[in-house]
Amino acid sequence: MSNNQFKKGELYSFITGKASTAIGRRLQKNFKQAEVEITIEQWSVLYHLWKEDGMSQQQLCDATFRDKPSITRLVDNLEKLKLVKRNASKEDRRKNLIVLTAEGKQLEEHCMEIANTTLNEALQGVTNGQIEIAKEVLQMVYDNLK
Amino acid sequence: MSNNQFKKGELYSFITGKASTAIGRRLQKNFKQAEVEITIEQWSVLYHLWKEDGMSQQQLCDATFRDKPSITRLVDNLEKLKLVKRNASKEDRRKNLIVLTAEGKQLEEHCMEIANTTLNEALQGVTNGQIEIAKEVLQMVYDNLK
DNA sequence: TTTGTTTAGTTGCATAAACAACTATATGTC
DNA sequence: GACATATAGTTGTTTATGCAACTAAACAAA
Repeated sequence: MSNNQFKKGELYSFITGKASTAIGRRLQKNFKQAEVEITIEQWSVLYHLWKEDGMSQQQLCDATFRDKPSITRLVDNLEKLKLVKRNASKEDRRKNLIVLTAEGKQLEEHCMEIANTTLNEALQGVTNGQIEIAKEVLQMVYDNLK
Repeated sequence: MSNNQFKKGELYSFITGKASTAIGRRLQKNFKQAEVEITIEQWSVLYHLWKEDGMSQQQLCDATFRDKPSITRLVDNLEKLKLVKRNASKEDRRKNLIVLTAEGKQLEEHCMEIANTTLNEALQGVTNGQIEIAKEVLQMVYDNLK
């Protein structure tokens, strides 16, 4: 099965994901402009903790599509910034439960606003129908490779 | 203008580009399996040199959406692997022209095969029409943020 | 020719990713 | 209980990114 719908050059940008790279950079820039001093990778961890506080590191791995060492170090850095704390689980002493500090909780509203703004900037002129299809395609790609 | 078409969680994966991350990882895995010992970032530079040999580093920056330090170091590593060589330009002594070695040229066919295979794996079950729209959306996102 | 500005590339630093090797705890089986 | 195995997390190494500061060459204006 040949993908003749992919001309040279298009293959490249589809594989390297220039659009999502651009969104990530813009989000980082918008954080900086708003004097929110976190990286987009740190944001991606906080994002899931805001939805469900006290996740284990393994759960954060699954949620953020990262491996364990990556999460170990992201949590290290978030701890240094005093945005989260590692709490040893009482049921299972292997587990660290990652909980937000007051400071970490406080960031949520502002950050989510910036993320939504960024997405609106990215999607200007794109119709809801197009977005629906793009989301479907990206989900199928992800499922195909899982 | 609010993007109510993005529910929580979808926003996250759109911004973080989990699909393109997955494609990149699969490409890397497929390179490794085929005993092609390069990173996908190195591949992304070679890809453009295969299309046009002798590009300057600045041209590679534009083609790959990377900044100058990134290209400096990618070219450093490609030189170590003896896949490319820096040639000082005679017209403009500030410029390095990056040229493929015999070994670098030789990789093209095999690598492009692997890249195409990877893309076919990723796009299984996705129709040409859907791909067209997804490409359009990603291009619009990129243009909006450029 | 001198001076200022732009362009091309490099270096230093902090953060992050992928992989392998490791420790410690939990669990399943005999 | 003893042993093997699976799970949770950490550490070391290499590669890569983004930003700021830098050098060197080219160009433009006076």
